[in-house]
Amino acid sequence: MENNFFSVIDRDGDARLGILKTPRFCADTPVFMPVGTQATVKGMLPRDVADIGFPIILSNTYHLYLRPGHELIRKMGGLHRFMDWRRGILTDSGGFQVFSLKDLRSISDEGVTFKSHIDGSSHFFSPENVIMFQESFGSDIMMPIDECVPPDASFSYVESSLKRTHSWAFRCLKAKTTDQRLFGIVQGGMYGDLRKISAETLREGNFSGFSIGGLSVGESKELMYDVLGLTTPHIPFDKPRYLMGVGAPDDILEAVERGVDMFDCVLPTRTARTGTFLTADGKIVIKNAVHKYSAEPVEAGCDCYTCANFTRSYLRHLFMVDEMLGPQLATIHNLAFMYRLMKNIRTSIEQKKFRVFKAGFLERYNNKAVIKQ
RNA sequence: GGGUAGGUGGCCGAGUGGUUAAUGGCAGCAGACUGUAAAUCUGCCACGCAACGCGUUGCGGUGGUUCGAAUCCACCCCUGCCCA
Repeated sequence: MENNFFSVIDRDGDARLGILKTPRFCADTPVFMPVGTQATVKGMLPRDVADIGFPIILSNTYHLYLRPGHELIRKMGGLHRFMDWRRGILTDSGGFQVFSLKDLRSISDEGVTFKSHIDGSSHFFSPENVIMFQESFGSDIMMPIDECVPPDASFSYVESSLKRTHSWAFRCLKAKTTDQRLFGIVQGGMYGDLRKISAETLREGNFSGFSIGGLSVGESKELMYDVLGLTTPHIPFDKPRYLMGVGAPDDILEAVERGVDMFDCVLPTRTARTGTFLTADGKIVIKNAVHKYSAEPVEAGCDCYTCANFTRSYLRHLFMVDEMLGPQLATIHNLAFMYRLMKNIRTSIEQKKFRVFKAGFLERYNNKAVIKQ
């Protein structure tokens, strides 16, 4: 079953152009996957997400397990049908919640015990049941449960955590009963040696792809790029590489340059909800007073519904009066921006001009143009 | 005209002798957000300045009591409600 899932079709340096294919979707890579944690990309109709062009989105096992429950989703015909998203879905396992809800969980070799952030009730996540939950969802790509360690974790802690994460990954592989794809997750904290060990250990398993976890968790960007650069060379060339939770446009460019194929991040959707628009000239905080009388679109030349129809002045107004259309229109734009970024990245790789594109993009993105009134 | 309640920083509204340039909330200004406990969180918000400190003015007005008043007293001005 591995033959058609992923293929690298072109390269420019270490940057790769590829195709990721399952019966449900076909994605050109590098690809960005919007995040829909609770079976919805917040504020977006599935139709709008599809219209922008995204072939695959992310959802989350921990959150869907708590509400509405994997049994319910299974009975409702699976996650795709439940949320009316017919393209690809990658589900995270709850590994990130091992990190983000660290005060509400405890880890043992057997698995992770969570106290629900909703009602305090106790729940146990094991490699086996996390696969079972994701099989109930019917997600196209599943993640194993893993421990995402904080950036300041010691070498010895990460070393022992890594062994557990690896054993969990192989137990997930064993527990799998469907042809849904399962990735291995490379961890190793900020230690290059451990990253290498992690990748080399996991490549022994029959994983469909490799996630890179535990980055962008509070470390500096430079460190993240360094660690990433010490990781990707050890991941099999012919398997997709997914940098979990990243990222910002500059991070994505740096990661693509280091051979990453897949990304997801809440940044475009979350910042949209708080009034920050991503543009080629950097971020725009729409509530800033300079936009009060601006009849300009958020981003000139953007073909998204928001930019095609609304002025900065109007968008600012929506945010000032706290109307829900504001976050919705902002999310549409930010996702369209991310989609366009990825498309441009792919084109530049195809034309063997990735580095030129990257340099040009970053120069413009980081040197905020004077905001036009 | 009589009675009564009240006048606090852009607005609402705490505070009724001393950690008070004055709690809160709203509005305003700015910032953050990276496998989503986020339509959330943080900072600023009298005026002036050589400004992480100093100075000035300050709780309707004017006087007064007091070591010290937004807080107590006197008079005045204004507003709401009730009765004529």
